[in-house]
Amino acid sequence: MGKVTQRLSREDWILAGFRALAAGGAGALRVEPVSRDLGTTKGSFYWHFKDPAHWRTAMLDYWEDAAFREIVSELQALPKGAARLHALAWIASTKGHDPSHGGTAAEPALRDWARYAPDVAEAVRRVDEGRIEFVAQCFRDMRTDGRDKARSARLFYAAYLGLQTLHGQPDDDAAALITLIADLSGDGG
Amino acid sequence: MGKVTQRLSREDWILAGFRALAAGGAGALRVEPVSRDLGTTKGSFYWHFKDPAHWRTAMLDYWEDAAFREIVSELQALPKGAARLHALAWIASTKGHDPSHGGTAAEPALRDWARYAPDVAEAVRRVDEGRIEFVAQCFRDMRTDGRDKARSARLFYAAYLGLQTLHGQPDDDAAALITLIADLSGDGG
DNA sequence: TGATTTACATACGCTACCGTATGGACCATA
DNA sequence: TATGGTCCATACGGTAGCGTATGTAAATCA
Repeated sequence: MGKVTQRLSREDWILAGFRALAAGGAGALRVEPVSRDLGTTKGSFYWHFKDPAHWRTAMLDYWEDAAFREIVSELQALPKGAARLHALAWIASTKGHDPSHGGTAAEPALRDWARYAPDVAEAVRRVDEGRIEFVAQCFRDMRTDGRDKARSARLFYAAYLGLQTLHGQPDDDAAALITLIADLSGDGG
Repeated sequence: MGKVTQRLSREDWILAGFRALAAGGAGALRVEPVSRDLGTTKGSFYWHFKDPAHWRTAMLDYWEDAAFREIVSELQALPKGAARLHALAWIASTKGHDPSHGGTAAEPALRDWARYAPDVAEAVRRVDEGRIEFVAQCFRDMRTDGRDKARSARLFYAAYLGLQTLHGQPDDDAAALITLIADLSGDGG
């Protein structure tokens, strides 16, 4: 899996950071343990980064760029409206359980990290805002009337986040979200 | 506020633990820093607890007992069904922002802690299960038909958790949850 | 092939925290 | 007023991680 070369890139360190974050939380973002995990020493770390703070900032930039694009870009190939929301429901319910990519698997840990680090909180807030706006656009594209689309989007996204932390059966969660889409898009006052 | 006596109780240490948990996450559950926070030394700690592990176990027991009772006991004074759910929506949307009691404010941090500690995960799972069952009972008491009550309860609780992590305006969140109650309790398939 | 540059290894002093050992202040009871 | 128990302070050795300084192999270029 991955590299054969012994030399590490800056991105290798960032991805290793996400693995540590997912495995042990924000407290696991330490130089020497991650060095050992990468089979190297902190000499490598301090070559690529000035200090742990710059490392975390790089991780944050990386995540903020990926967290939004990664999900939304897949959906923009689909027709507007309900189809995208249905696809999102499936992605949401499966990706939370997928440990393949660091950034996605580490998202819950990153949310917790945000509680103690203001800059992390800002990044998370921007990503959430972007995603909610995307969902709101989906609801608007469905052209049903009588319900506040912004609030529906927010509620749908909250349910997505909540099901993610409950981490139950992916199929059940997706089905529940799809039911919710129907409820929220129906005109009801 | 609180004690005047210099002598600390076991519970004082547990509550201080929740404050540290809320302020700095699971990584902040260290003996000496919390000692300084309490204005004492670790000599006190090692008198009340054998080691940090026993401390954390005590915190966990304390939380598991309080996290369920604290919320549910308030609601059981109300009439069954929708009234309890409406009250829960308000409690949910306000208590997440209330830093008064350690246990409640530390819940997000405790959820993150659960991701790395299996025993914590078990306690959180039991609490969630109990709360969801309580919500399901509320839905059943409403005696509307045509919707899987267990799934509705789970979805409602997920939305509650999600809105908690989004931490927006309490009034808006409560209103959204109440709308959701109406949707989920209506017969629709 | 020699001279830089790149990317890392190693060694060092420093600090924070752990866990234990031990002493002592305070309070009760007799 | 001594005597035992309760609760805490302090001192100690040990470990883990930080950040810097410096050595060094491998790649790159002249």
